[in-house]
Amino acid sequence: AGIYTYLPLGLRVIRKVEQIIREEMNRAGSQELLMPIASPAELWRETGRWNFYGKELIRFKDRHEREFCLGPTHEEVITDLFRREVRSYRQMPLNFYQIQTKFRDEIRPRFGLMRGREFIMKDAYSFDQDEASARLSYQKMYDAYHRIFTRCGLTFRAVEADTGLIGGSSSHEFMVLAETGENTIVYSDAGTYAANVEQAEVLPPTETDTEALRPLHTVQTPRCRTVEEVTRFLNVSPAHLVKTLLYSTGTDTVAVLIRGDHEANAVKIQRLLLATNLELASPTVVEQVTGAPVGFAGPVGLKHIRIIADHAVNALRNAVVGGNQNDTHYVDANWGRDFQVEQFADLRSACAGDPSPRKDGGTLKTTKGIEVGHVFMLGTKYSETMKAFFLDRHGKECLAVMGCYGIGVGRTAASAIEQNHDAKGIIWPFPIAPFHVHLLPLTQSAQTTQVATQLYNELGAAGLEVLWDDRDERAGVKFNDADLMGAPFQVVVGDKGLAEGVVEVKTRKDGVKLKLPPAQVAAHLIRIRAS
RNA sequence: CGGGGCGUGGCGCAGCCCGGUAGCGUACUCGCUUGGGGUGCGAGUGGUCGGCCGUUCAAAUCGGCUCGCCCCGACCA
Repeated sequence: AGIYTYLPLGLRVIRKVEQIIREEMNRAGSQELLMPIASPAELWRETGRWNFYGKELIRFKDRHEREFCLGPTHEEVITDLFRREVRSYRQMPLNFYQIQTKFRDEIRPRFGLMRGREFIMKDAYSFDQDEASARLSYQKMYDAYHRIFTRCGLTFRAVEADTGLIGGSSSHEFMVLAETGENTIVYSDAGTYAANVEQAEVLPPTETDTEALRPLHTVQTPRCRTVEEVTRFLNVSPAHLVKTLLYSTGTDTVAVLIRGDHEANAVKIQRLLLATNLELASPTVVEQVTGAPVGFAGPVGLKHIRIIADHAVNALRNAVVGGNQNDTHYVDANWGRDFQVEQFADLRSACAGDPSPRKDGGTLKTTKGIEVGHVFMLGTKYSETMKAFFLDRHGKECLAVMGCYGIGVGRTAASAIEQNHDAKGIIWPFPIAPFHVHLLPLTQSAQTTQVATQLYNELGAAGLEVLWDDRDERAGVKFNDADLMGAPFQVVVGDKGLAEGVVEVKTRKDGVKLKLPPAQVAAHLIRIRAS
């Protein structure tokens, strides 16, 4: 699963995406190089990622039992290169990129090229003297990415994102907007703010409940485990329930309180706890900690465990919480009185309807996206652990300030199909189409063969890539296959048309057909291409 | 890893429950036919039923083990 052979047409598309990336990276001042795929463990141990990267890192040993991995990304390798080769600020800023097969042993590969275990990636790395210069390098890449995805014919959006396993201070993801996307994006309907939902900041509520506190009491809630079951049974709104989620960090168990209608955000929780690992506690642990089966955990009387809560819980009065006893909940629970909270923080995911965190007066909306590119401000995370120094103009040793920038090449191609297709097949954007023109002689007659040959040569000479369907198939078969493969133009050469001295030029996107004398086809297509 | 499903000509599937030596569609080959949106008719080629072990006179079918693939989940208590 997640390992594929690229067939001829698909490979042509991949190569075109790569070429666009090369042109724009070169234009932005980045230089192409090629690093090894096999990478020695010692480099990864220096940064700690030999352990931190976990099972996604494919590891192996050579005949001498030395450990290696197949590169999932190349910060370690490029930083090693930098520290060996670069001594002076006069050699900076530097930016290198490569286009190479990457290996990540994904927990679940899916959707073909969208999430493979082996995939082609463009990765780039910048080295600057200081933060200000690094921000310029970052901006150059950000702008280059806009040009790349625009040229690939994609509708996309750059959003603020989490830095995950790569790390660093800030990052943007380039998201192709598509319903089938695995990521949820939130954006302000008033300003320019947009972010991945796992990153999007949520403002604390501005108003607090003013209800008078009622006395705490318990209620029986037989077989009501989920928020939906409990709130329906008690006839209260999910916004009046506080769910208690128990997380294991590997060393510790922590209770996280989230309002019933909100979603906990593991990335934010992990960040707050400074944990390297975070997963929901197993049912066994839940029973040990709460004394009740899963579904009845609550903060009241919960001992020997850290309790943190989302801001929204702070504003609640008289809430419903789990009873730490089978089939039991508390109603009218209040923090400070009935249970203590160590810290209130932003721990939930943003959702549609939340106010924009930029205070631009807007409200957040959500949409789905496919992550095709990601740019990171790394700061000195790697130069520090790997001692990548240079001498500045005062002769002082300084750490390089880094950035890194990735594009999923196959995923970009797949996204283009996602956004450009109809019931009959693919409609390739011209710049990445495997062929520009699909040439369809409808018969094997001497006349059509002669005109097709002439067109094939002329169009080729005009710089157009032509796929000639020379099969002895019926017209319908050729038409359907041409629509499926999705070249932007089809040129149909048939005996009927030739009797009138014309061939037919069809635009795949809108289905418009135009009759032209063969001699005018090349000029016509060149004109359309220019526009 | 948890849950579910599936491995049968190249591809898509039926047969399995109820054991008797493999079938349909498509693709492919040949002949005729047709010839501007997946022609029609006819004749053919091709499968040790994922693998191993077992039960049985007899296994695609029953039992055990194993390998692989697909889907959902792994973050809502």
